[in-house]
Amino acid sequence: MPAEQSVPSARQEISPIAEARDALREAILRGEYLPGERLVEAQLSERFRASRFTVRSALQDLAGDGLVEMQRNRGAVVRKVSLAEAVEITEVRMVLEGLVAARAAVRADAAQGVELAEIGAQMRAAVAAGESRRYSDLNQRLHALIRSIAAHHTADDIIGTLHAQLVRHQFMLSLLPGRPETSLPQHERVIAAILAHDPPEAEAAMRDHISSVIDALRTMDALGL
Amino acid sequence: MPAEQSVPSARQEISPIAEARDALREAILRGEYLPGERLVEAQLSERFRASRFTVRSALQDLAGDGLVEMQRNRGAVVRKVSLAEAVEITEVRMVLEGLVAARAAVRADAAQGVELAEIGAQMRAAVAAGESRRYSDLNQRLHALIRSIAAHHTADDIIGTLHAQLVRHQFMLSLLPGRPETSLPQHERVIAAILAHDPPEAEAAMRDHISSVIDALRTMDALGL
DNA sequence: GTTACACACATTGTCAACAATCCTGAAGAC
DNA sequence: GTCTTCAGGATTGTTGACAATGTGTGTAAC
Repeated sequence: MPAEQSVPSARQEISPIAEARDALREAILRGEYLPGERLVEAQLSERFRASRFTVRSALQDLAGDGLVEMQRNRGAVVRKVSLAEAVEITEVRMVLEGLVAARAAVRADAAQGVELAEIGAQMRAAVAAGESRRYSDLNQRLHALIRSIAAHHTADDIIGTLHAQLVRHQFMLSLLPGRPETSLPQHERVIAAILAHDPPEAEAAMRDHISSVIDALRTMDALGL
Repeated sequence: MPAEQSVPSARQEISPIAEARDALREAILRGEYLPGERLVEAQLSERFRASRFTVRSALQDLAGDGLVEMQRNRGAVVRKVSLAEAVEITEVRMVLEGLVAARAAVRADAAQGVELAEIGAQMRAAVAAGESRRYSDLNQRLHALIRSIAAHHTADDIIGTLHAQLVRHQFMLSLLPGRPETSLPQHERVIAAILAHDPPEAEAAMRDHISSVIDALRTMDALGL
């Protein structure tokens, strides 16, 4: 009798639409589609070997994340983020990461403290060696670690969504000369505050840090990048 | 040649899916569907006179807003928000509304100042008269006015989304005895800071206020509501 | 009486075709 | 030469049907 031979080796429960959504998001984030570029459903359908229905659902999801814009009867385009919007987004990130840093200062245990200190040391080394790419990676790891320590699911989600909207700006920022030298002491102050279990200081330090990111964004725009 | 963009502001036809989404959101917010309740696509399709595809898209949107949860092959249910989640959400609202209040303190003009003062006076009158329902309405109007003064689109959007996830809690909160008396001076402090164009004080006052909302949430939960 | 299995029903997931809409470019009038 | 008008093509919006999956129920074995 037919029992259960219909289950192939791979028991993947990921839906095609989630797959297409992630693939498309990656493509946008990696810069294959530039801001303002039209995303034609038929083309994407071909590109990702998915039906147009699937592509459409994926686009709707990404529109919810603010990565693309959908206009009725006019299709989807990669969202263009103006300087003003980038500043707004970073302002929101500033207060959210401040909240998260404060909470990390409350929750951090010994092992996590060691990890934080290690990243701090590596950052200092990277700046000394002038390895800006490596510093940029460490920067991401530091912020991610702090969020994971804080375990604030709601804030974490929103920060992630906002971050995705700014990948392009963020990437260019890391190329701005002198950026690592500016932010290193700020990062060290955040780490010190968390290690000292001082929530208000951790929040203030993090806000200071991201506030300087906003300055850098404005600088970058003034330079015409 | 001027780089003007043609923006046909008023001629935007609403799509069926947006219509269905808003109708369904209203229904959930009004309590017609309770947390944990299943949202069967065919039923909703009948209820809102929309195709199943339309209903499905609307559900996806609402899932993005955190109002419903969709499980693969198991359909959608109204999302149940635990106390811990409600606290997290309100914490995020706290820092965001703090940001918005600070910005309102920078931007408020004379006319808006008058409007703020008026709402403050009406709040005081409502508390004196024991009209808690009226106070609750004024509360919403005050926060909305502050956000409109700040004109911080990014923060405004997120606050709106978060607020929708907590309507049920928010509603019960307003019934908590003694709540208006507690929050009235907090509201007055926020208003005064904005009128004085004092951003740090406005942010601190707003955070204080919402922090007390978190306390009230915990109280409510302890009382078994 | 309890457990395990298989079948039927209910519900969601996906697809391809059709209808509605918008943009492009050329032709004609002034 | 410039503006308006009007097809033609391309793209999106919507619908209904069909396939895949999950859930509940009834029956038989222990």
